[in-house]
Amino acid sequence: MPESVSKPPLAESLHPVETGFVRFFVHLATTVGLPRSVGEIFGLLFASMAPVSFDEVVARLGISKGSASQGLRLLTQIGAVSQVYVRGDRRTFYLAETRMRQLFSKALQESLRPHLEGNSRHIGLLEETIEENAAALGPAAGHYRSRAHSLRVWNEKALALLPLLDMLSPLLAPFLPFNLVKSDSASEPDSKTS
Amino acid sequence: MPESVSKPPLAESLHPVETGFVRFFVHLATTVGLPRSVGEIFGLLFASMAPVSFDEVVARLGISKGSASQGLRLLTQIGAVSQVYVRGDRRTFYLAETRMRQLFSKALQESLRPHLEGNSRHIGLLEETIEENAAALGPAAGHYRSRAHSLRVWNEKALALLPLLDMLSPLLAPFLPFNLVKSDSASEPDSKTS
DNA sequence: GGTTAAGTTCAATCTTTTTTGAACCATTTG
DNA sequence: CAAATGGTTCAAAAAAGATTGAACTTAACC
Repeated sequence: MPESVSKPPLAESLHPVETGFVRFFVHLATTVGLPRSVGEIFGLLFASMAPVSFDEVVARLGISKGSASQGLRLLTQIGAVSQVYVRGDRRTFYLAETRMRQLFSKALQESLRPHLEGNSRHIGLLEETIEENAAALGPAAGHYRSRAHSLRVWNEKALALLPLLDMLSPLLAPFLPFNLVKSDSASEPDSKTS
Repeated sequence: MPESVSKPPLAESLHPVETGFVRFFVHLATTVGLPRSVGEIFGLLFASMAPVSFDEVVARLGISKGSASQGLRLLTQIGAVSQVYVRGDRRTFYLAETRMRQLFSKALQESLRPHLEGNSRHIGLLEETIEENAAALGPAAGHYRSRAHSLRVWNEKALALLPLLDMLSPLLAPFLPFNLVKSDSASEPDSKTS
């Protein structure tokens, strides 16, 4: 077998500088409520000059294939990394998204908005409950209405603010509010490059 | 013993309407990465017309004194509730902060800023590591420098943005980014009312 | 001062989330 | 087609986080 397809050097462990990047993103990930492994992976990709293959992620970070697979999927879903297909190599390579405004903007749309919409339904139910019990509640009904109403107002302001935030995203960058991506809905899971 | 000090009615369980509020805040709390019990407590207080005592929180929600104590402390620290001292009653009462801009603003200052400052130190270390290894790194050094630099830039923009966000807070209201309050630093732990 | 009530602390327990690893599926290669 | 490679899935193990409850502290009351 001619050793034609040059497997990259595949250093078995991390350079101190890489470790530094990984550390940074692990810290960020955990403060943001994401699994540590996701931070590790993103750190490695972010530090890397060239796209990194699945098996390299596993080997360099010393994490299981399972973690790597799930972590890379999550990062891909939220648009933090993209897949790069390299001609002549069967493996998939991954590349960190470094234009953070895109990252941020996508997170905003796909994570925040659904939450806020969820809230809105929630508040609707609450308001119904109040009305159902309004008679029995007597004067308290007014109080409850007003509290529920203020929830609604906040929520709607936040919702209205989303597009604005989106414009500001270049500034708000490198941290994302809360646990992203609970839901799903298929989107195009690919982006190609040679 | 004369039943002089009128313990409030102390309904043992929650009215459906209260349950609705509690549900809402439990949902919010968990999506934001806060313990469920904290959501329950805040929901109860938010729904209540009058300040609520510690033991009432315990009894109405059916949680342990430990949880109630810790939850109320957290909520107090982040400024989401304030303590109310009622003359003639030995117990401490708690009142939900309903002016959300204050809540938000405080969270911003006390939770976000420390994180960002932590990041900044972190990036400093990273940059040092890069310089220490610059020679050995050769041309890669430039690449690492530039990646680290972009981290720094994002972080500084975010930091610079804090005051601005603070002004916008009336809009950004009812959700707080990430796990609040890891650190401490004594602040005035009281606010009084009769 | 002694008793009681209010509230806090913290180790042990319960719950939830992450990670692992082995079994599996899908492609490619010879 | 069989063997090998790349990668995913998912049940079980491990780790992290939340909750409880009992012991403890502090202050009030008589």
